[in-house]
Amino acid sequence: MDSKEIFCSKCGFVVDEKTDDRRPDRSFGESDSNRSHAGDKSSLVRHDRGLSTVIHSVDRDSTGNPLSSTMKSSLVRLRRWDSISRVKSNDERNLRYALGEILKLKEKLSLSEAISEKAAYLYRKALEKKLIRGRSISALVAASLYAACRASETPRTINEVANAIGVRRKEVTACYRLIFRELDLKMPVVDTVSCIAKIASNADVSEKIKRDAIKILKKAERQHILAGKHPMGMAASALYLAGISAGEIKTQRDIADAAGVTEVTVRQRCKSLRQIT
DNA sequence: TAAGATAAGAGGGACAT
DNA sequence: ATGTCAGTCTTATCTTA
Repeated sequence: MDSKEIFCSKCGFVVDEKTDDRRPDRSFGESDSNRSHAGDKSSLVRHDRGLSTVIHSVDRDSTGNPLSSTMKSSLVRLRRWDSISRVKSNDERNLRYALGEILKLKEKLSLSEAISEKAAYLYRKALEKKLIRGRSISALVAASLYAACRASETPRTINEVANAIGVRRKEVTACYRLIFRELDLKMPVVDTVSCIAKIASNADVSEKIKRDAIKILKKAERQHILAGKHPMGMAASALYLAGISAGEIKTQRDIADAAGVTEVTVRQRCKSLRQIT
């Protein structure tokens, strides 16, 4: 379990990411042979990957002298072309909007930079494959972001993502399945242990119970009763049962709410878990 | 009041037609 | 393409302790 973020174990707020940019900065001065890192890191979240050239509007040349009138008029032409070509196709307009949405969601869900980059990458691929046709941008954004979370083993539910962007869950799941299939995504199996961590932080459960719950899940895994079940539901039930045997009672309601599933689901999973303990 | 039981319904995968 | 089937999860309601 190596999620790329450092977060508060109580509330899940992302404090920092483990992605430092430690490459040397611009180094023209001493040795011209090493120009490896001039300029900003190129980012997938910028629609032009942050590689655009800006034609400044001050009419001076690089040494600060005023320009001749012929140079001025050709600059005006250049600027016009530049502004026209910057956002030219529909796809780029689409991308610009989508990437903005990704950044908004990243803030709302306190996700790491690495994840928004991944989501942006997925969205680009989806766009290339013409998968947006007939679907809303928002739904595809949500799906990309959710996929990025899954890929990074950062537990966020489809519901959370869908609510944050205001799209019906149904559409997000449909888009997620679509990009999953079309882009040949490989997802790591959902780690029930990290589900435990998330629920525990939501429901304020002690360390001991967390450990007990993990033991229960390991046992269940060996007996293959986890397959096909909602991982959050399984984790919630394990936590609930662990709480009971340790005397620290949490109600089904509390646990179910913390896990984002219903009490009934918790009860169903409890039935199968009780059979193996 | 919490926990358990039960029923109806939604949404999607597998498989056949 | 469309329909059916088994299985899962949700919502709602009722009963039990």
